[in-house]
Amino acid sequence: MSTQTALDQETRSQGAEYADHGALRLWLRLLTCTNLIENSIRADLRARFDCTLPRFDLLAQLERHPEGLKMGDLSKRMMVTGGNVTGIADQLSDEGLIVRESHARDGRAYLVKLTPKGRREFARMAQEHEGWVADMFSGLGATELEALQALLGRLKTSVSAHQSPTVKAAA
Amino acid sequence: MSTQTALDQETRSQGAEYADHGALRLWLRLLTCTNLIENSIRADLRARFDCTLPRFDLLAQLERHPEGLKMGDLSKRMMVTGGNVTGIADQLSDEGLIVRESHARDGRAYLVKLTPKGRREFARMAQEHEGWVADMFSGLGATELEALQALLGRLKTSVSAHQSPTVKAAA
DNA sequence: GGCGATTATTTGACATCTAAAGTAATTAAA
DNA sequence: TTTAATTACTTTAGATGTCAAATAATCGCC
Repeated sequence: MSTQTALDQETRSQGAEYADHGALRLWLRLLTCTNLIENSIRADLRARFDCTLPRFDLLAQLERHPEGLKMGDLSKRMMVTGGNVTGIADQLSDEGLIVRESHARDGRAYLVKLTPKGRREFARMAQEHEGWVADMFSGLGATELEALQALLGRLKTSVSAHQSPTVKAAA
Repeated sequence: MSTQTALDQETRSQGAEYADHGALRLWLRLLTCTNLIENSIRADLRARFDCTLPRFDLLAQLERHPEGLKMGDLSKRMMVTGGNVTGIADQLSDEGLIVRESHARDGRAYLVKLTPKGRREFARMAQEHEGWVADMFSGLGATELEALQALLGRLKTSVSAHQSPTVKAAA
């Protein structure tokens, strides 16, 4: 995080014509917030647990689904490509944090699950992680949190509905 | 985008205890929105212009700053490490879209600028890009856009103020 | 002027990510 | 049934990203 400083999208786009439109300005601010939080969590995970964000994310998905998830499920939930999941799962598997069990009904798929060790390891990180997030959001009151949650819900709906033709065609 | 489908963070975390806290749930939703939009733009840029997102982002920064930016400025504004910027700038430079001019007052730094070709290339993409974004946000009204902009502004402030000790120490 | 500390950038090693092609198992339909 | 299409996953190649160390120029201070 050597270059991580306070100058960001907002600061940079004052008086710029290209960014001078509502949706675009909003998108840049959304991106700024996400990047700030993501980079902060990434640094904390590394410093405190020598763990990376995608690894933490994969473990978190499995923690929420003790029944196990297929590789494709992980890919959708983590919103990354399948090939990417393969690589990360390989590592976690080598380290004994997850296992790939053969799927009962489908010979093509696995069921990926946390091992006891994986569950312990994740639990150790999850609590602190939640604290970091709570801290970063602590400048907002309960009302604001709810309002933001609702608006982002509406945004999610809008985005899903208005995927561009190109993207829709690919799906 | 072979695995890009509609299942996301919200859908996935129903009834989960780990995600059952306000700030965390909000963070997951924020991340979902950003990922959806980012992946959509990435796919569109590739399909329409055979361009990647970081390259577009770098060009956009320069477009907003015709006076030129130092490598370190680009790093801060794009919120990625310096080494990363070096690589992307090398490519764009090879393709004649940007130039590195030696800095008048500081022998260590460059001033990176768009070439005429780079400016043309970016302009070609920027207009469509803004359309995609406007489309994705079109489900929200003007009032909602403003409310979201304001709340994200408050969030940005909160995050910047409450950076975790680990991250602060690194800065 | 000289010298240590800082700053700007690059480099190198490696992790993460995409896109596209490849493999293998399932499904469906003739 | 057997054949085509689909689905689940992996592999490959290459772009993007981090982090830490190296290089080189500037700054601050005596």
